Parts: sequence; C-alpha cells; structure tokens
Amino acid sequence: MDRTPLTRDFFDRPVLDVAPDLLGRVLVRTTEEGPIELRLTEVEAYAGEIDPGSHAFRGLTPRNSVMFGPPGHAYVYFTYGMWHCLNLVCGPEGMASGVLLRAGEIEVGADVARTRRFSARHDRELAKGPARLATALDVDRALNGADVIAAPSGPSGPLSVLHGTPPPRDQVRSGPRTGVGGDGAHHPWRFWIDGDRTVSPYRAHVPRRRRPS
DNA sequence: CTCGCGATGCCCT
DNA sequence: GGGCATCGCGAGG
Repeated sequence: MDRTPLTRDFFDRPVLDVAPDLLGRVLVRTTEEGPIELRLTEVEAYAGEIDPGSHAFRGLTPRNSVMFGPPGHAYVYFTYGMWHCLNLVCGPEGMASGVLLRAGEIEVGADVARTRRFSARHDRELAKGPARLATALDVDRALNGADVIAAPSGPSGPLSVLHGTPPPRDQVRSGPRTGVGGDGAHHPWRFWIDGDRTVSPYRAHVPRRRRPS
C-alpha cells in the first residue's frame, strides 16, 4: 500500500474528477487512543454554488465558510441534531465544492473505532454511512477547517489522506446521491466501489411531514 | 433482509 | 418555524 500523502494539487481539481479518484485512498485519523486508518469506498460530490444539493448553493454563510476556502481541508457539519459528517474541500479557492465521505473500510484501529461505534454488529458497519464514518473516526466540528495534507514524511495533524491503492476504473460505479432531493436529485454524483460490503445502502430522498402537535 | 418511525439541535429564511 | 448530505430500533417476511 502506497503511504505517500496526497498533495494539495490532488484536491485542486474539479470536484467530479476528485470524487471518484478518492476511492481506495486511505484516511488517517490520529487520536489519543491510537491511529485509525480508513480505506474510502463511497463518496458524493457537491458542486458548490451551482448545485442545489450543496450547502454552498445559497452562498457564503458562517457554517459553510470552509467550503469557500482553499482545497485539501476538512469541512465538518452537524446534522439531524445528533450527527456529524465529514467532507474534503476541493477545486480552486472560491469554488466551494467538496466531497462527502460516505463510507469506508477500517483497516487499522477497529478496536478504537468500536469504543464509539459499539452498536455495530460487524466491523464492516463501523463506517457504513457518513455519520457512522465521522463517529468511528471521532470527527466533530473541532476538526472543521483542518488541513488534511500531510508532510511528505507522513501524517502529522489529526487527519490526513494517503495515496492508498485505488481500484481499477471498471470497479468504480456511480449513481444518484443519497438523500438529495429537488433539482439536484438526478445527478449521478455518488461514487462507490462495486460490490464492496462497506458501501451504505441507497436511500431516496424522503420529504418529511411535520409531526402532529 | 426490509420497512417505518422517532430522536434531536442547529442553520437559514 | 421548516427542514435537514442520518441513524438505530423494533416489527415483520
């Protein structure tokens, strides 16, 4: 496995080039309890201000400001009152595009991840879904804006991405994004590794009705 | 394995 | 005040 860190230039490309190219890459999370390494198996592209599904669609806000910054940084948001999700900012500064990390296989530190993901029945469920992935890697808003480009000698900060072993191109599949409705629903901007058991199940967008009071 | 539903708090209109 | 880039649980096949 190639443990060379990905460079800034890797992320400074159009999001639809970066997103599928992240499959098979290795995310390294350094925690006090030890390292966790995750091989990415499922991602989604969010194309900045032109994309109705993107948090950046309505322009710069306090929450999404990291997306408007330079590539190669973590954008972490809080959702459904309980969960965090982790994105990697890509494209040139100002494009506000990013890749949501949806699922992966934990290759190192499954025991550490399990201390937070104790309800997972199999190891392959530890990071099967974006909020599970963030929980397993102990990612919260404290890491919002963190630089994920490691020094050439290896990971130094809390989060970094290594080259890993990308799958053959014919094993990369694409389809509609999970849980995205409206005008952004039909874009096939979700990418995953065909047949991988850690990929999360597809769920179509469901508009919610207000609970009777 | 699938489906249905409630939890929960922050963001933005 | 509506909606959310979700998850875990319980019931049923």
